[in-house]
Order: sequence, then structure tokens, then C-alpha cells
Amino acid sequence: MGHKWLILALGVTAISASFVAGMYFQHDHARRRLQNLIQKDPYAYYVSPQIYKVFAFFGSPDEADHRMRQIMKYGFPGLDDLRLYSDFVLSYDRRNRVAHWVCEHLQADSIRSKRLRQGRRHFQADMSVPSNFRSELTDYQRSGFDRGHLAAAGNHHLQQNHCQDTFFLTNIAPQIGKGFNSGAWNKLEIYVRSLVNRFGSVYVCTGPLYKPKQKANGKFGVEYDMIGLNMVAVPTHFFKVIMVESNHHLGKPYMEGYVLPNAPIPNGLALRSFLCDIREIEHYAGLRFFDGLRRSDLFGSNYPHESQVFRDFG
DNA sequence: TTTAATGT
Repeated sequence: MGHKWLILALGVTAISASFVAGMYFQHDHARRRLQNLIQKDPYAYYVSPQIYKVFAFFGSPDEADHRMRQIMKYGFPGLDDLRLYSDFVLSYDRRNRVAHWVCEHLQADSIRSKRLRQGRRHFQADMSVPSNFRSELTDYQRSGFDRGHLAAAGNHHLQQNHCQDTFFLTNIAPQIGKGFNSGAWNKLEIYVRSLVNRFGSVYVCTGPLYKPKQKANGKFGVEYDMIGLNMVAVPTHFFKVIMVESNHHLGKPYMEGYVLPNAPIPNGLALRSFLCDIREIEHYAGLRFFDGLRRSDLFGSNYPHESQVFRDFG
């Protein structure tokens, strides 16, 4: 009689012991996975509570999470008022009514399909932004400025809603039309798409700059216009930081940055004359680009004298 | 070709 109870007690002890051991190893495994994640992308850890708040906006959180992680694979430039769209991620500047930055991950099929070009191009205010921080269509009308895309419409032709999302005014900034938006800036966007076609996978971060100038009294100050009743800021410059993932023969990522003045730019001026040290862009924008990459792992840099690989545009 | 605004 006593033996039966003893065997039962031993059995229960063994089962619970293995259960506890299993939980311990499971927990250890999860902890190591999390540690790897944080080492690869330090921002993921800090940003996830804020991201999950945004998830409620989407029908299927898992899909949004998956796409967001793909686009933001190399880290967040900043963490202010993050907004997820179907094919790009954006940080919104409520004070200026213009984004801080917009991140895209471009692959050949998102720029190739031409049939979506026929689709209606329809600018609209983003009603998810509180009205006192929101820019409206009327702010841009008769302002003398174009509604310039940050994430270009031509980069998001894979699905109809991808393209339509780029027309939200959160992704729009006041740009000089002739000589800039339809000129040098458009040339830069076409150049980015040519990189996508040649190398397959390109990460792009685009945004405005409000660049200080030295005044008559010798001190530095920032001066910029504002348009409309909502006082939408007119950036003095725009930047684009481009990172080509390692599909090419040297097997290392390649990064370069451009800064263009929001002004008419002579047609003959080569794009490469706007190449800029990325640390300088970070200084003016208060952002860190592709922080998840070790800079020493990069092939080349954005200095014009180092590499001619990507510099054969007109 | 692509970008966009304007006037009817």
C-alpha cells in the first residue's frame, strides 16, 4: 500500500521537476532571443510600447508589425510621433506640421508595376492627426508652393493603397515647384529608383531641414516661411539618406546622403554636387540614420572622392 | 517622363 503512494509521489516530483526545468530552458531561450534582437536593433526594445499603441489602427497587427520591422530593420532615426502607413514609416513634427522623417524599403517590384499609374492621385489631410497639429489642403492652395512628396508616389506601385497612402499630407511638405520638385528633387528620386533596379534592395530616409544661417550681426539663426492658417513650415532644405543593401559584388552595404536647397536649381547642375556628409545631416536634423549598422561595415561612404560605383548619373 | 498647380 505504502509503495503505491511513494511511487506516485516520486512520479509527481519527477514530472514537476522536468516541468520547472523546461520552463527554465524555455525562458533562457526567449531571453537570449530578445538579447540578440536588441543587439541587432537597439531601438526595437525602446520603441515597441509606442508601436503597439499604433497597432490598433490596423486590421491585422501582425502584418503591420512584419512590414514595419522590414522597413525599420536598421533602426529608427528618431522616436517622435511615429506613424505607420501601408508601405512606409513616418515621424511627424507637430510643431511644424511637416514630418521629421519618412523611411521606405524599396524593392524592384514596388517600382516596376506600371498599371497602378492610372490610379487617381488624390491628396488628403490625415484625419488621424489632431486638428490643431494637422495640415490641410487649403494651407497649400495658392501658397506658391507644391505639395511635394517625401516618400515618392512612384516608389509605391505594388498595391493601390500603398500609392494612395503617400498622398496623405503627413507625407507632404511645401516645395518650390519649378526647378526643384519637378527638377533636381525629381531627378534624385529617379536616381534612387535606378539604384533599386540595379541592386534590388534599397533603404531610403527622407525629410526636411531648417538650416541655420549666419546673420548680419554674426550670430546664427534659423529663418523659414510658414503657409496657410495652420502655419505649415516651409523647409529651407530637404535631405535624402540612401542605403543600398549588399546585393552587389563587394557584399557590403553602401550609404550616401544628399541635401538640396528648397529653391530653383539650375538644370545642368549635377546631383553629385549635393552629396553631403551624413553626420552633417544628422547634426542639422537631430536624427541618427541606420544606427543598427556598424559604420565600419559599410562599403565606401558618402564622400565624393572615395567611390564612383554609384555616381554615373547625369 | 515625372513632378505638380491653375483656370474653366
